[in-house]
Amino acid sequence: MSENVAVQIGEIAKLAEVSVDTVRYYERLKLLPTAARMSSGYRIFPVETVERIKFIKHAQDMGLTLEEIKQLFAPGNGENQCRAVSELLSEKIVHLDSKIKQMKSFKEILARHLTDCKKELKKHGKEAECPVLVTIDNVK
Amino acid sequence: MSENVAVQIGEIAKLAEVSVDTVRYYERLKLLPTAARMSSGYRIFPVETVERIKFIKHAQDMGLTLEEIKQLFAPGNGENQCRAVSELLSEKIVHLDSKIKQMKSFKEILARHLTDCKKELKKHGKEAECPVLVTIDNVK
DNA sequence: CTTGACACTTGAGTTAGGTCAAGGGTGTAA
DNA sequence: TTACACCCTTGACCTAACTCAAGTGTCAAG
Repeated sequence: MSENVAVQIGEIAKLAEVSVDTVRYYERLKLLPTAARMSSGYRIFPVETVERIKFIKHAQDMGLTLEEIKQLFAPGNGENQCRAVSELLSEKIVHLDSKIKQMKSFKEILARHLTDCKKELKKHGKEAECPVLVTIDNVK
Repeated sequence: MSENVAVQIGEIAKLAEVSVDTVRYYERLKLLPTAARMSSGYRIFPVETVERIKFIKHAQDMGLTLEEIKQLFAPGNGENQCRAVSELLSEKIVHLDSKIKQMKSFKEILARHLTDCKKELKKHGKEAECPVLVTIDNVK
């Protein structure tokens, strides 16, 4: 049914925008299924590997470690996988959610500092003693 | 005016919930102003240092590196600090904002997987072939 | 005046997540 | 048949952010 396209490591790396070293590294860590080999010993990957790597990179950007990402792929091996995946996902979602909230409030803090800063700038021009430094940096 | 309370490193560490090693490390990296010393050579810090360390930890949780955090404290030393701080802050805010958006959409992705997963679970019970693994992990 | 908790320094070790180098095969095109 | 780009492995190296170990000094309590 599917095209079943297979590709060498260099191509995979290029498409996924990572280095070949990284691909091999991920394979070692079992983040990718062990690649098949040609008679020469060259690895061959299904093209879908590209999507997988992109997913990994994306998840990593979201603050997940490779170890956590690995668990998303290979939970409670054996029976009952679906339940294990569900649990992991719920957990991650909750975690992401609280992270998002934290980021918002931190953004507010920075934004408040920014306003103070601009106000001072308007009042005193470039020689202004920055009020942000006075607040954050009140440790003489 | 202020109480001007000074504290040893162990106390600072306890209050800020980090190790003494971490405090010394931060001092070395200039994330904290160089501590004063008692005649014995022991460091003494103003109590406000605790807040500073907590700010650092918070910022770090938000994905800033120590190097970036340091810049927040000590931008363009000399003239025109206020302007430099403003710029840095705006930049960080924009960055945080896009990160927040990314996290939201990633959360959606995970949530969608979760729904699929639960649906399958309802249909086929524990022996279900997890559809998430089939999607994410479509790399046979 | 000794014991125990705490402090100091220097320098090495650790973990995560890669990245690079050496030394060597493979495959295709001129 | 040689040139060149690509692949292989092993193992060392790198950065960030700590963390630990060794050897030594300080100080308050008993």
